[in-house]
Amino acid sequence: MEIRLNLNAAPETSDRLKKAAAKKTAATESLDDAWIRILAMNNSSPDQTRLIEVKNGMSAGLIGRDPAAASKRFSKAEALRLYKGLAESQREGKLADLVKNTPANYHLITTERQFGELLAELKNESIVAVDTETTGVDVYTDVIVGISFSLPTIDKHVYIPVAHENCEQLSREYVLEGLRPILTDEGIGKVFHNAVFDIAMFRRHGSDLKGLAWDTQTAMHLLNENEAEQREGQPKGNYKLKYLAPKYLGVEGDTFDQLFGKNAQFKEVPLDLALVYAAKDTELTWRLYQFQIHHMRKTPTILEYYQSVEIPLLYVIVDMEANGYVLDLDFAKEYGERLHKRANELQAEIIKELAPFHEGSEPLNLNSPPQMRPALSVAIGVELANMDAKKTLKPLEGKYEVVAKLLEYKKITKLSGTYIDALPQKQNPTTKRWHSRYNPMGTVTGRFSSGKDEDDTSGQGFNAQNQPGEARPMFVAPPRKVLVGADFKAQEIRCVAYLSQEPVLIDAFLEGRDPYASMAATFYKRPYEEVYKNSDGSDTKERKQMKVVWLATLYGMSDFSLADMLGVKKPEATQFKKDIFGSMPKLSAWLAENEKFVQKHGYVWADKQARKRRIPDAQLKRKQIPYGKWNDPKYVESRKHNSKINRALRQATNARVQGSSSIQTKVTMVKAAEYCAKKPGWALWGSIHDELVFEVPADFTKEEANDIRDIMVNSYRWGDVVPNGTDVEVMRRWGEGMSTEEFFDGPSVISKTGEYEKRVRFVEANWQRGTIGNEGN
DNA sequence: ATTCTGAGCCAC
DNA sequence: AAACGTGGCTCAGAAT
Repeated sequence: MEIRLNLNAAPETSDRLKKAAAKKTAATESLDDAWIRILAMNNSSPDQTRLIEVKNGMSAGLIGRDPAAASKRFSKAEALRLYKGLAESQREGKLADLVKNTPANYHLITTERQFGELLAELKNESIVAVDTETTGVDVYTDVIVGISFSLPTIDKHVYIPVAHENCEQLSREYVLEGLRPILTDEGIGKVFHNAVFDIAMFRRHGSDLKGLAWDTQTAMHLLNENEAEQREGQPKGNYKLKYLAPKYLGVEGDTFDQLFGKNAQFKEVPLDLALVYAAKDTELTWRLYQFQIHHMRKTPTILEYYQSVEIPLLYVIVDMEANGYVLDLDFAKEYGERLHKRANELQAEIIKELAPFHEGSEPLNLNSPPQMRPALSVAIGVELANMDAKKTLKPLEGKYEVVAKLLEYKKITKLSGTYIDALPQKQNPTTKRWHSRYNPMGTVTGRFSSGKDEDDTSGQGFNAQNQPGEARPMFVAPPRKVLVGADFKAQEIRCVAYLSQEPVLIDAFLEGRDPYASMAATFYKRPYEEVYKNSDGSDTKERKQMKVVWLATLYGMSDFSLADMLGVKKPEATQFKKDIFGSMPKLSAWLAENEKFVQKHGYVWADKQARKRRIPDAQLKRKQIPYGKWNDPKYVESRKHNSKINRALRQATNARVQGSSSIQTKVTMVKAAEYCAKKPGWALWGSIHDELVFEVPADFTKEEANDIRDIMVNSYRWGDVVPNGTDVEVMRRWGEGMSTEEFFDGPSVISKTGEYEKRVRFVEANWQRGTIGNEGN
């Protein structure tokens, strides 16, 4: 109390007094008083947790102060230093406990006799849980260090170390050779948690795994696509076994990092400890499988879909990822240099113009919106709300040259930073190819996501599904091969036509009219042919716009935003929507029905009830906001609450369409992969939502091109009425294609020396060309 | 020095 | 009054 009062005294007096007080405290303050003082400080919440743990550890006698420091006042810093030691001793205690309490049915397999017994037992099982321990997550470079199995009929859980350090064990070659008949036996089902990883690891060592029966990770996504967001305060991606086990099995789980430290290698873990950890993994996987199949059986449509589509799809993903991509590094280098040169020019010009308006000691950073917004606002005399290129800057580019330059700069730096410069760095050292990751349950609706592996630190992963048109030409077919791209023409609208049974849409598809062009003709009051395609065969501006408008409308866009997008006033947009949707009453009724359903049930179905999308927010009760009070801060929470409901209602229709379309794509991928497996040199190359890309020998035939077309339009049909459509094109570089007709019959291809030879030479010429401009789209 | 978050922007 | 669904990556700036 005295000290506080004195703080208001003159500075030098205050300082002296503080020092004196501190000295006094150091001499007299008890540890309890020190803790009261420290815990009352303004600590961050993780610090506070740690401090309390240290306090408890000290009173329990687990840890004590360093004698050398005992004469000094006990500080927060010292307490936090003690935490490190405490955590370490706790971890060691935990590990010792784990080993001491190893269940009697956990067995380490390190001798030929034990292994022989295990093989005999495995042959008697109809389904087992399997897991691999490895040196890392690069399935093309890392290696297996151990394998665990759970054998349910005899309740036995084993770990077979094959490459641990400093211990007696069987060799990897010996073990994998012995396991081969088991691993490749279709009749012995295998359950994994994240099967794609383990299958790829087995393949890396020459074992082609068969009999995949269940993947507890993908199944969990199907049972609850909201799992991640339901764990409050936890990061996204909580489909790890260690998170699921406590929630659904009531079993404590420790993550690898927690037990062994962040950069630990499993091969360094002593075998007694490795056994408890690894065997527990398969035991938990097995128990989670039983829990999941029990629940999924209650909805047979989902179970049937999971087993017939999602399970076989996992093999397809392993193959597709392993096939990988070839990049034209010379092209990337040259293109990258061009972009850099231009970016530097623009940067110099923009800085010269804006620097006088930049306040701050650091040089102006063009990539920093907080720096750029004020500087640019002053420079052009327009107060900018943000630096959004599309909404804010684009409308100003005609009036202010500096804005146009900035837009070009942003586009170029994004392109080179994210794609043209970045991708060449991601070559796999082992395969020399580029491998993306595809997550078949990466989205809540069922679409694939793509990117890096969750645990990957190598930086080799990349999103294969958002490559811009300018970056795609970097991706090339391997020598003597071509890429064949096949898309689902208007996939989502056909899906809507089927789900809603709207005759106007169905008729348009039956008569082969393009729905976007039809809408464009209506809106712009121009002939259908004129708005369908440009004379060079490219999409017209009008049709592209209608495509955006249609999709946006499907996603629940307001009339206000629609007007904005069309560049018209709101009443016009309202009328337009009325014209379009008013002429399709069945579609309108279907949209309304989706909203009603989700409000009643809290979820919606994808096609054939194969998948649910749970949207519980739709069941919230709307809060009343009195007329004219919208901006009243008192109603902020009510506004947020109601917009959650609005969002849920928009999601209902979208989830049905996106979910059903993703099922069509996945089923088609499985069929396509079956076809590729029969054709030497064929592979599935990529999947981008409504498009499949194949890698095929350049001498593939017209008949085979027709087979691809057939796979696309007949693998998954929207009922008996709505036809599917596809465009198939042949490419040397991704994004630079020609139709199959042109490829097989076009004048530049036909030759006196024979069709095949000429065609190969044609693609070789294209390969050499390297002139791909493809600026903008 | 590393990790997290938001803005922004790429894809369908 | 607000106002478009599903993703992933990069950068800047802040937090730890």
